[in-house]
This record gives sequence, C-alpha cells and structure tokens, in this order.
Amino acid sequence: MKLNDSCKYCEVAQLCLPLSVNALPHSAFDEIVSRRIEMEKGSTVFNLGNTFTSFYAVKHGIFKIFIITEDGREQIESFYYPGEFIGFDAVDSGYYRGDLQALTDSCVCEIPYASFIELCNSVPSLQEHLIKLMSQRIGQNHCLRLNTKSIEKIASFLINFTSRMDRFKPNQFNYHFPMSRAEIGDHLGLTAETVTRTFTILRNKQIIECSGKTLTIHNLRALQKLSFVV
Amino acid sequence: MKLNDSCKYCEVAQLCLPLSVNALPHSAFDEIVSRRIEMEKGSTVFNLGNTFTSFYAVKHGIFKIFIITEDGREQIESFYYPGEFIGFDAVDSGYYRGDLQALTDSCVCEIPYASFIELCNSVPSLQEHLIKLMSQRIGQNHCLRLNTKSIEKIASFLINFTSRMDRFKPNQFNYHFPMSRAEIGDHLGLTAETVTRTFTILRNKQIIECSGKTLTIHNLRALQKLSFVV
DNA sequence: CGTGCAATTGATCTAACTCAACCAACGTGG
DNA sequence: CCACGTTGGTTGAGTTAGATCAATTGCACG
Repeated sequence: MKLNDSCKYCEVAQLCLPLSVNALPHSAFDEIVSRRIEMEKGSTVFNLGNTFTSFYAVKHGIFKIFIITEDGREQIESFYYPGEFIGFDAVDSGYYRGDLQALTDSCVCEIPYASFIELCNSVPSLQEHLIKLMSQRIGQNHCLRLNTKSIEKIASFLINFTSRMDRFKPNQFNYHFPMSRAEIGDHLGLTAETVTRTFTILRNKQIIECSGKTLTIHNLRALQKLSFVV
Repeated sequence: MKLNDSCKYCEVAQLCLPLSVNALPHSAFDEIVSRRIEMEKGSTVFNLGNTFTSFYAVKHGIFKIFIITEDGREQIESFYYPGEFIGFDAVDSGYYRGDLQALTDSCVCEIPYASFIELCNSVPSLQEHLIKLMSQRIGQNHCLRLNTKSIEKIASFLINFTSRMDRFKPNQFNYHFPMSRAEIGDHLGLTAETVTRTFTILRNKQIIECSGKTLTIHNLRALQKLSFVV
C-alpha cells in the first residue's frame, strides 16, 4: 500500500473513521482496511446477491447501488459520496441488495465486517460511531420518503446531495454532479423528462444552475422551502 | 414491577432481546428496562423535538411515528409492531423526529440508550444484534421506497406488515389491522380514497379480505408478484 | 336512536407519464 | 478534417393514474 493512500493522509478519514477515535493511531484502521480499490467509471464492486463480507468506504468519487426490475427499469436504491459507508443494509440478510457501481473514476476502501466489529468490541467510541452512522442513514431515508410531488423530491434530493458533499469539503460553490437525469429519476421514482422539466423550472426561478456535470445552488433557502424536514 | 411483566415471561422478548444473548440471564435486561408504560389508544410516548434518551420496545399493540407538515397533512414515518425497537433514527441527531403514538391500547418498554450501549460494550453479541436490527430497518426502507405505483405500494406494505406480525406470532390467518385508510395513505404517499380503491381491487381479485379491523391474506403469492424485493 | 367518524363510490381535474421529435456534445473512422 | 452514429438533454403533445371534491353508506358508541 502506498503511503499517501493510508488513512493518515486521507482527506475523508475524519468523516468515515471519526474524530471520536483520535485515541487510536490511524494505523489501527489501515490494518483493518484490507485493500483500496481504484475503480473505473461504470465498473462494479459487488453485485446483487453476493455474500456480504465487507463495508466499503468511498475515498473519492461517487457510487450508486441499483437493481434492475423484472420489467427492465433501473431502480437506484442510493448514491454514495466521499467519506460514506456502504453496505449497512447487507449485514442483516448477509448478502448485498444490489449492484454497487462507480459513476466516475473512483476509489473505495474495503473494510471486512469481521475485523471492523472486532475493533468495535475493544473501542466503544468506534461502536458508537457506527451506530450513529446507521442512525443517520435511517433518518435520511425517512426524510426523502416524505416528499411526494416532483419538485419537492428534486429539492430535497439536491439539498441532501449538497449537504453530504459539503461534509467532506465545505464552502463549495460549484458541485461536480455526475448523475444523469435518468439516474436521478430512477432514484426518486420520476421519469428523466420530469427531472429535466423540474430542473428547468428551478433554473428559471434562479434557484439553481445546472449545465453539463456542474451544479450550482444560487438560492438554498428557496430549495429548503420546497422540501420537508431537512 | 409485576413478575409477569418481566422480560422472562414476555412473549416478544425473543425478538427484541435476542436468542443470541441467551448467555445472559433475563434479569440483566429487566435491569436496563427503566419502566414499562401502559398506553391508551391515541396517547403519545414522545413528541417531535424531544431530547433522545431511550429506545422503546413494543411489548404489545401497534404504534406510529408521524409529523404534521406545514400544510396540515399528517406524514407517517413508520408503524411499529410487537417486539420492534423504536428510536434508531434519533441517535444521531439527539432528538426524536416525530410523535410516537399508540394506535390501540398498547405497552412499550423504555430502554435508556446509555445503559443499553453500556451493556453492548460488555456483551458483543448484543452489540451485533443491535447492528443487525438497524441494518434490517435500513433494508426495509429501501424496499418500500422502490415501489411506485399505488398497487405496488399497497402490496409491499401488506407483505411488510404480515411478515413483521408473523415474526412474533407465526401461522396467523387473520391479522388485527387497526390502521385507518387515511393512515395507510399518509404512510405511503397516497390519499385515503386511493387506498380504499386499491383494497377494493385486491378484494375483488380474491387476494385479500379486509373488513373492519381485520385483515386476511388469501393469496400471498399474488401480492408478492405485485411488489418488488421482499 | 341519533351523532360522528371512517369507508366507499362517483365525477372531475391535474401532475406526471408516455411517446416522439429534436438538439448538442462527443467519439470514431474514413 | 468532416461525416456519422451514439448518447443525454430538452421540449412538445396527448394520455392516464391518482388527487380532489362531493355525496352516500356503514358502523361504533354514548
């Protein structure tokens, strides 16, 4: 493993492996990270039904987990951003519940579940950190579900996106926003056309700017007023 | 505390406090359950914004957590059935994210978070149980979210309901089903009328029977075919 | 036995879907 | 360098599932 790959120099380590465990040397984490995987855009880390063995933490890039339904639609369970853990929903059943795919050239750290749990047993603050992360995930799901109209869904999705991107890199003005209209729709239960139209409305209202793969939020307050419970 | 109230004689203890911790005497749990609260239909255990202090476990009855939106609609985040834990989403933020209300005369056990976590630290299998429960909750949310059409939503809701009720009391034919059409709608993002109409469709197809507060599933297979990823 | 709430059913209305055309960006190969 | 196909985004027209509004029935409860 290259030195500058280690948790010690990782810019998202404070998010994924928390401040609260500053007591531990970073090397304790480097030991449980079994490998860091460089991913090309479009390649998958695991697939639906694979046996659950590890969490993955996003080092850089953006990922999605999706399933293909019988009638051929792609359903995106969730997107994952830098510093975030992947695989919480697989612990209980013991297998991954979709394909994990990189939206851009990306890198994930593989964290074998068994070693992680073992470390949790000896480090209570790490255990609590895990529980908080899972708690946060549960709360986020609820928030997104409560918005029903298309403009509410898009607004809360954008707020969710920017707040999660801000966590690892504050004070951004422009965001790299690689997901397609179709992917956003497949995540929110809308068609790509409806996503486009809603973006157009938000653009005309000077609330956002979205060209190519770049997103700019001009009026966060207005977005918040369009959605519930941030 | 009355003897027959204790975890030892609780019919849902195997669900809420798991088989996996058989090593511990039940009294260890009785000690961390600070009180068992008998609730009348309609009364609330905690309210939106209250400081998070405890998980609650449903001993008997059915609960909902809901918020009232600015425009006066009731949004039901989730229902909770016997043997289930309540409050996972409150750990991270430190406050409860809605009102917890009993749908019927019910009983919950209050489990202070601090004592529970402390016990987790000394009992690894309990820690793992908690993580599995949270994992399960995350997976459930995803499943429900992936259904978009009203009949898919209702079908997956009914499957989810019956499978969760079956866990603590297997081989049921009829289910006590106290939630109103409006509440189901407020949970799934549908109107009460649409819920009624969808129930009528399912009844006419001989898939379910639903009169008063009683639900009967005649054709589970058909329900499963109507929804995704159970 | 009335009162009130929940469920049902019917008649519109509308937001989002579907289908389709068109455009812009990009990559490839001649 | 340009012609070409491919892919994703945008826009328009028509359709439809579910919302809304309204009336009616049924049931629980004092």
